[in-house]
Amino acid sequence: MLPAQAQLTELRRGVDDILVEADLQARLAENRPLRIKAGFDPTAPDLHLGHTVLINKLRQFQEFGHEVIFLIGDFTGMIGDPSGRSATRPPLTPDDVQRNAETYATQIFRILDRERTRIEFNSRWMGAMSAADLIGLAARHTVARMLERDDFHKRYQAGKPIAIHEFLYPLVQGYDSVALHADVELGGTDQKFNLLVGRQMQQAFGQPPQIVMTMPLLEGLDGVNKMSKSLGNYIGITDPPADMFGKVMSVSDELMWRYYDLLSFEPAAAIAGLRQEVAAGANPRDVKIRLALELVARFHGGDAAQQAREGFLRRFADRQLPEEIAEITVHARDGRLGIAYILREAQLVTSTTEALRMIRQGAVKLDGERVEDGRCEIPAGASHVFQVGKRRVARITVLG
RNA sequence: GGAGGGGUACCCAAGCGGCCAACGGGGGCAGACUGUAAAUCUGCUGGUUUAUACCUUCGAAGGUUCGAAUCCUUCCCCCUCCA
Repeated sequence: MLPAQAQLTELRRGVDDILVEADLQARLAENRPLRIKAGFDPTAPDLHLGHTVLINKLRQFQEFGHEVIFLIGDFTGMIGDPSGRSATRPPLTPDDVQRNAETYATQIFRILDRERTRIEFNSRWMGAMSAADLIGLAARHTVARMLERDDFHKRYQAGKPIAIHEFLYPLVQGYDSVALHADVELGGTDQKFNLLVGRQMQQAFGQPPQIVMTMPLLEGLDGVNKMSKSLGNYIGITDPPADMFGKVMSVSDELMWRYYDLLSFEPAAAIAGLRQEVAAGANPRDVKIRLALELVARFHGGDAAQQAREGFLRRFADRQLPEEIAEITVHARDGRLGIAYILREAQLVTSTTEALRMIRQGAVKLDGERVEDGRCEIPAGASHVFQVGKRRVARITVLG
């Protein structure tokens, strides 16, 4: 294994915080494979680039010979939702959890080394815990300390509800570290509190406390909120190449640099060079294309990345139609069909009202010609390319 | 258990008998512009084939009224303080 100091230098890159760094160095110096824990919510099996910030770091640990424990929080998932924000989310069934876990596995092994990864479920030990055991766990923490957690504190101050079971999640997560004898736990910066509870729990159970490593949260496409599926501002790692490319391109020029810092594998010096070029007048679009290429290639290969690039330029820089256009058929009434109906049937809009609105706004094109008249009708048998805005396109055939 | 405050469209938030399909902001969509699905500006943002119209919507169900998001009753949910 590499000397502890050399490992530490690399591991520090891109990290938000290490608690406690001296402990990590000492642990690395033991010169044995460490158990690196990272927990995942079983409800969201579609990983996005925000998750990969952390997964990339896990991979780095593996490259140094350590073991990654990919922990799926199925026990907590089966109880219900921890965030309080979407309290109505239905609890997952064991079947759901199993299916999600498999989806996770296929996704994370695009990045992680299968040989050095262990997938665990916390129901294995939590499911066996008695009510008395759970209360025993709860006795190791106080309400005041729970309220130190930022989101609890804010919600409490703001008069927003906090359900009691939400207090149990940090405890359960902390106990997971005990059950797994974790040496290091990774999480987002928003997880810092929970990760620290893990240290405390381990000490309460006579184990040396894990080292906590927090990774920055990646902002979503809006540049404001963190990337999350529920906000719809994410780039999924299974997104098709064209989508992934386009989404990267839709990021603001400013946010692009954040993505470079957290997602690119390019050396820090190279990124600094790009910044200088843009400051000197280079087109940020080209720098963004470079990032989009790197990321699409990572998940889909270099050829797909090049194709996505060409498709994007043709479509948005040259304003051409995409290479592949969805083929849709709709049925005429009385030998014809009004355009608003056609657009709705083809699901280019959600209602005829929206269709009329789009036409009024000049967003609808028929074979490249702007449609002015909302009443225009297409005879049965005809086939045309319809566009709504720049991104919705379909070749629609009207059947008799 | 007691007292008070509150539940409005995707989110936040006004409205408190008719001028309300409901101010404003965010988000989203569209148009213009452009070096990009960047930035900026403008418009739109329940539904019904385009409608000074009709239908559905302001926690739920009833009621008062010519007329209710707005008043009354009951119920459900949330918050605060006291115990």
